[in-house]
Amino acid sequence: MKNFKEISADQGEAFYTTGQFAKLCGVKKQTLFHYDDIGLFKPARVDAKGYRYYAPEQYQTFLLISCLKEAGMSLAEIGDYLNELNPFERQQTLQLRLAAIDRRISYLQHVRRILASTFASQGGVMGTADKNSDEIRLVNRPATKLWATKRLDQMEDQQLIEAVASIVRETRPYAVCLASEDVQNSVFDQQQYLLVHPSPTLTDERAAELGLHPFEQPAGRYGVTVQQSGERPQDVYRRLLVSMEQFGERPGEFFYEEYPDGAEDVTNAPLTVAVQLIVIDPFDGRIH
Amino acid sequence: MKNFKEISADQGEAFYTTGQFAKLCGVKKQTLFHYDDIGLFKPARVDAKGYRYYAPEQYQTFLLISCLKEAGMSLAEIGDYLNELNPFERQQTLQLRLAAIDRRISYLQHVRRILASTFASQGGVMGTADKNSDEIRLVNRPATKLWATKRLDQMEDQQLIEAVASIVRETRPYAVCLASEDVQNSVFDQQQYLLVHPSPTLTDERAAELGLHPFEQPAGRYGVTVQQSGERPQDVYRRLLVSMEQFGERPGEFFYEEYPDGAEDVTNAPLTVAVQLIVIDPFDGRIH
DNA sequence: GGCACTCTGACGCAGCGTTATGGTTC
DNA sequence: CGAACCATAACGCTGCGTCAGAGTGC
Repeated sequence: MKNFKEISADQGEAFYTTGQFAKLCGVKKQTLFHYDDIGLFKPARVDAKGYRYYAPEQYQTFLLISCLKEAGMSLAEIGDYLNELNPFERQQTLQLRLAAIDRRISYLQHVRRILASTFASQGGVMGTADKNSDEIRLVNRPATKLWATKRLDQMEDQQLIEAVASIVRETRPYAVCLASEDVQNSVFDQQQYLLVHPSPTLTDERAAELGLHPFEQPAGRYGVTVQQSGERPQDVYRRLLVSMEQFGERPGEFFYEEYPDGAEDVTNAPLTVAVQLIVIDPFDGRIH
Repeated sequence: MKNFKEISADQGEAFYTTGQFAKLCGVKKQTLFHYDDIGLFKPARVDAKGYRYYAPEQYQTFLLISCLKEAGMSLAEIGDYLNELNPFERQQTLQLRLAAIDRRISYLQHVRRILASTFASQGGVMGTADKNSDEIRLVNRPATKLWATKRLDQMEDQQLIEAVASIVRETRPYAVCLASEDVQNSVFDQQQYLLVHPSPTLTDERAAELGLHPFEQPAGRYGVTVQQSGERPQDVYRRLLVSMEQFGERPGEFFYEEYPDGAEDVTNAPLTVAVQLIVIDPFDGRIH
């Protein structure tokens, strides 16, 4: 840990030179020069010859600055934040920035899915998780209000492109759904609707403009399964179908290929298929 | 949906003008001009007067370009990728970029935690999830190999700053741990070690330089609970302690304040506390 | 004829990185 | 005395944004 020499100053305090402090912060000296030049972040002391000296506590400030920068603030805005005395204003800025970083993460996850599907469509095989999870999971889900596009198979090429583009711009796809009938007939590529989550920016009016109509994913018990390594998409569906048959369950109207947003393991975004399960009671034939 | 007029060309195909295509892609015209100038992305046709016309299928290419840009590639690198004929090279580039985007997401989640703790330390209250999860969850965990810093309470201020800084630079903190004894005595701020996950860049040698030593989080049953909205950190610990008492469980050596990396709900990163549970059998007094 | 569109060309901007040149410390 | 620091000044770079000025499409 003897990377940094200490320089004793008048009060016995230790200081870092520009190079040492830059190393501590993991940036180049020029960054510190620049921040000094624009008055954003100045060294604790400057000696007669112009040498800069940074105090250890200044690390916290620098860390905050670089975090705010990552959160999308310009250096000027960060300066304003640091000079802001009103604690309420500060809190509000932080909250806005937390929201911004969340949007950014969510957007990058979306971008990741697009790249992953490009990768897969070129024959790439993802190293999937395989966390002993080749079984289906049973999940109770509440009814979920979504928006659906028009039927994908009834759209012209150009219409499809414009619909997808507007969704990519203004919201994020959540899932595509396939008719249970198709899936049971081993047709796994007949996507019917593209589903998107409601969002504040997606007003009823805007949805109408985009040709979206309300869609409710019904409440109930769902079977969910995740693509395993080496598994083709159709295998995932077949596995789900087999499990359902074993347990005497019938699918609801649709199968959903979902894009989980908060993937537990960021390095993997395998195909996830969910389907509502309708159990037929073997005694009285009633549906649960 | 009548945002875009169609222009019929010789073969009856529809084309977009620069402005229309820019709107479709959610960017400014200048971006398309720029990409044309540098030869990255050219319109399908250019008429005699220099007017650009883009074909609908070009949307896919533009989408790929903007995704690769978000994944951290320069426009020149993206150009090289698009001109690459070797499919193996292309796949490799995509895989590298997927890894890069994963690192980026992980880093942003890390930045988010820092900003959230700044927010909290200034008295901010996060809107937490409250998914009926005020109970403790019981989780079986395997033994996990980690690295630990020296004891935080035995470090000088400056040493502490340098240790934290090096972890922020080179790896990511995973958790801090508190002695069970302290927690049981209602001392909730006596953090003992900072724990980090192993990573490829963190060799034994580098760990030694950073003053890290191996730490094994033992296998066993853990109680995990998540901060609720309006709850102070000490309340989270107290809630966990109460639950444990009710079930006759004793804590292991440490309580862990964990930073979950793949938060299910990105908008919330509440405090998560985990502790190994050691159950004393009421009949024979043995420990499970 | 008006209005919204298109083009090219030139310069501006943030946030540093780079290079050049020269002084300082150990 | 040399290596390894420190400084300032000036220009370069990416990925566009922003005019200005002039030509089209309907």
